[in-house]
Amino acid sequence: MALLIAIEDSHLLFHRRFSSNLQTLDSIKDCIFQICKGFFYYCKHSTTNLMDTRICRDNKLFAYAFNDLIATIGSKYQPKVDDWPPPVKGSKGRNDPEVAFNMLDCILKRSLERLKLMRGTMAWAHKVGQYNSIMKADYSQHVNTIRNLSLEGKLGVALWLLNKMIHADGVIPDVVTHNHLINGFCKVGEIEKAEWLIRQMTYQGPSPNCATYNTLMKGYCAFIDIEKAWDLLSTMGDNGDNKVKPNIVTFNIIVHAMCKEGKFYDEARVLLLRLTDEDSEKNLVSSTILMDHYFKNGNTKLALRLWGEICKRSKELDVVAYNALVHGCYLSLDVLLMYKYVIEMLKIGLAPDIFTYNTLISGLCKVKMIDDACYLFYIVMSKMGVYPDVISYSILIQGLCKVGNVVKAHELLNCMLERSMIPKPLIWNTIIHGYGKIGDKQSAFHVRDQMITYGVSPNVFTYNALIRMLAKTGEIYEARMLMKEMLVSGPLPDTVSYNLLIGAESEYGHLYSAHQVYEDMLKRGFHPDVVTYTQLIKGYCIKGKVSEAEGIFLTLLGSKLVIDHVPFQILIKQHFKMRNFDSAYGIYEMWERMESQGE
DNA sequence: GCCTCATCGA
Repeated sequence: MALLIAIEDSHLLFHRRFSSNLQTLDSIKDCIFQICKGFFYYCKHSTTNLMDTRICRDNKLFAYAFNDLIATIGSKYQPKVDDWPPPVKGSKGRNDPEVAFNMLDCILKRSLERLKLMRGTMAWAHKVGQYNSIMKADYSQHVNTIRNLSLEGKLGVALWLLNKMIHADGVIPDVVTHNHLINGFCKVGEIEKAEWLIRQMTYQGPSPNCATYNTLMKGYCAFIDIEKAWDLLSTMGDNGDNKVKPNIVTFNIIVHAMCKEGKFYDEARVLLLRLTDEDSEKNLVSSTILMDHYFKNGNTKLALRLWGEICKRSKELDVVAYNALVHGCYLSLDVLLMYKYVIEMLKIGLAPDIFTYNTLISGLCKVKMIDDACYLFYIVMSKMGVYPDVISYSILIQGLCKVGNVVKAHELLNCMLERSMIPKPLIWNTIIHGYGKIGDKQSAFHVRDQMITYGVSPNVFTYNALIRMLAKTGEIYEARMLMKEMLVSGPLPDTVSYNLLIGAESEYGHLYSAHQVYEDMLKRGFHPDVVTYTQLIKGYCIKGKVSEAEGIFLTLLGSKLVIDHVPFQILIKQHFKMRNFDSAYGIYEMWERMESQGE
């Protein structure tokens, strides 16, 4: 326990120093070292079998990981490291140093990645500080600036700088810089600008390369259609002197787009399989696309078989492939299998990332294992140096609401807001709905007001959640007022809003009002559905007006709507209540006839 | 070097 706290402390210290921007490189290295050391001791001395591993082959990897660590951190710590005791022989994996080091490696890699990112950010901030003297900056600085601006989506400035370089300085940036800009435009859907830039490239250089066309192709798939991407495939580089040959990435883009659209042409499958056979090492991506496609279409068996093949032929698997696999297990709600593969990742030294954790947490929430989900969210993620993002919070909030713990969900929402994460209306609505379900009207409206304060506009789902709550508590006047508010200032109600209000009016015997709402609905061009009619039928039945109810029922039968068992059930019940057994049987027969027709 | 695969969802 003390060790765990020590790890946590050094970890926290690391992040505090990290975020203060005042730290020296050595102090960061020291922190990383302390965290790794702490983690190693934890794995080694832990009495529980953390990884459930039975592998304890030899100490080579141990030494390798060590050297790796030292090489990265610096020789300064060599003597300290030498003091560490050797791994226990014959420990049968209980405190497996290999596993410990794979995990340690994960943490280290991640920390170093962050360090790199921070350095980049600091360098960039430095550049901005000298913005006034940018005119004096040399070619490589300009080019770096264009790349950074493109990555940040500041495309206007990036394009300005590119044009300035070409026209004022008389130098033409290289193809990679151009590609960065094209990528920026394609990501936000400004395809014409990307096309224009490529035309300019073919005209004045540098010649577009395969990555240029691949980028444009992805833009076509995302914002236009696959056909356009196919066209590009056949005309790639036709304008220039040298025709550009498509590569594996090109095909992956197209195949992926087809999978996403739900189309999977035979030719694509054949193409992909052929590519996968030809160069197995490079085509982990292709296989991942294919496996993901199988999983998403419910073909779990085929997907798992493919995974087996991937494992056999790929020397190195990546996090994305595992994430697709874990998501596949998520789709079949197999939590145990999800855990199994995540542990496998750790064993081979792949650090689960935010995608992995979000998928895991989501799966746990879906099967209502909310405590496990919280444990991952609060304890494991921060220990592994992966921090929850908007999606992690959203998943857990929805999970908590699902099991009725709306108070904790609201607390979590407040945590998000403190961290300047403003979730989409969906999350606010989930909490409002949660409060509505337990009848906490005050809190529901409080959250509604809170969302407005944070600049998130309530949508039709927000209003529906509130109307549902008011209908349940019988506060029909307030529900009507909300409907009025929607009609006056938006968002416009939908069929569900009308159904909720009609249902409430019917439930409390306000048949006239219910009918008025129904008329209003028709007048404004909203389409009633089977629920609308069922609510009206129910209203008439409650009042004992069965013939009027049957009138509505006939209207329902005359419509082209697909009818479920509910209106039949209501009418049969009512007839029984009034001892009209023949009529009840008549309706029952009608229902049976309809059921058999449906088959 | 730049371009390919993965997460939540009323």
